[in-house]
Amino acid sequence: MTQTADPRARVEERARNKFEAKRTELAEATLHTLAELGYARTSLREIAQNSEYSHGVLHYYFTDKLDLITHAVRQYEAICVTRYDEVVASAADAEHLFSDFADKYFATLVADAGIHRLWYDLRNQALFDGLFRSDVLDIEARREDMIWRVVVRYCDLLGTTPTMDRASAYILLDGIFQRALLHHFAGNVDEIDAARGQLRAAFAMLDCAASRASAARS
Amino acid sequence: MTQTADPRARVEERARNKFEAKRTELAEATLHTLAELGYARTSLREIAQNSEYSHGVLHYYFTDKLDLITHAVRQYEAICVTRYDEVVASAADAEHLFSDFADKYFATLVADAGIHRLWYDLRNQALFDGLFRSDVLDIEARREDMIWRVVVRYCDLLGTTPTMDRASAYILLDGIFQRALLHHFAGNVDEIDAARGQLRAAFAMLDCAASRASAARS
DNA sequence: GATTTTTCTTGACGACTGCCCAAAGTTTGG
DNA sequence: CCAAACTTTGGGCAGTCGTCAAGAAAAATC
Repeated sequence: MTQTADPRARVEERARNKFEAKRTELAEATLHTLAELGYARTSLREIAQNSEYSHGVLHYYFTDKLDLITHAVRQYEAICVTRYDEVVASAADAEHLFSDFADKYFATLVADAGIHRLWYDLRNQALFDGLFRSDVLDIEARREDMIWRVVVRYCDLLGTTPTMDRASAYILLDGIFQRALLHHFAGNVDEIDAARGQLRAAFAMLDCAASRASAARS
Repeated sequence: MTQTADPRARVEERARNKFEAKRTELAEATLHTLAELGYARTSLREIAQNSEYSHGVLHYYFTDKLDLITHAVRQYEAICVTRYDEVVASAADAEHLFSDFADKYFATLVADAGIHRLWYDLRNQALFDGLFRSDVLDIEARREDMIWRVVVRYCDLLGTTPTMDRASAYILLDGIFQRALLHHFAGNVDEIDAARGQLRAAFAMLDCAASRASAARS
């Protein structure tokens, strides 16, 4: 199937794959560095130190610092926009969906705190740069989709439909996350507990009209 | 009243006032530069170029770059946490409060776009630095208060009480603003229109339980 | 196993950074 | 009007930055 008759072409493709593999490896180190230091303080030499190569190699695989970081950002996209898909797929009822979602939500808040602050940092850079802007808007839309899948499934299991629009739902759930992340780095554990309550309240608000209707019925 | 008998003390105070005045002047230039370039690309020489002095003067009035930026951030606080107070004070009924609020909201989105992205940039730096963290958390709390005054007054004029907690209300309204700001810089005018709808929906959600109750009553 | 090609290291470059300081300019007090 | 104090300038310092290129090392090819 994937086999090519021309051996020249096979060699070329293998070389290209190897090249691509090295690029992703270096992009991985870039993400690691960005998550640690933030965009403002991330230098190529620092990135190289987080890999097993010297700083010169970065210009062998990438034309630019911008090229490198753009590649890293695109790579980040893959891991960040499917985080809750399994939770959505395996939830039996609304209450379990919520609790599974909340568990994952606060687990990744702590476990992947570095990469999350990187995302918010990059999204913020888009306010100034215009370089990543289209990438950021694209990722933002995919994140919104991801959250929307959770919301729709949640309301589905409740037998209702969401009254909040996609954007507002994402803004609220992501905003709670962003604030909790700040308090996480500030060492404010009680504020993270507060975020649990906010998340619970947010889910109660998703089908606000439905509870209104059921209240009217009773 | 404010007059002092000792002329020595008067001279000293006048000198101190002059010194303070120059500090705020330079902090003003700093804010301007930060709003233009973002935290990552703001240098002391660039700040000085936005003032009418040379770069050396900055070290005469401030011990550090950190000292300067901290002072600028604190100065920003004053203008950012009272923006809607007049709207709250002068609103006759809930509908006017909302429309006045929305007008100011979208007006400052465009007019003060630079300073707003600066705020988000600084808040984000707090995820990495720890230097501004306490300042950022303080300003964030004051902004939450500002929004909460609007929310409470709005519900007050409706004869209800808010069901959303302070934090969630701020997160939602500020999140809508932040996203609209991004789309503003991206030149996406239709998305800003969408934000108007989101803001309207958010206000409808503030006293969700109240409308639930009124629905039950009918 | 030799040669060509690919991969990686190392050091240099010009530009920029925060910070410091001597000297010049300006204002103030006597 | 002079001297002292305050203010401002602009260049220098040590360091870091992105970028580049020459050459060593490794791998692939024949």
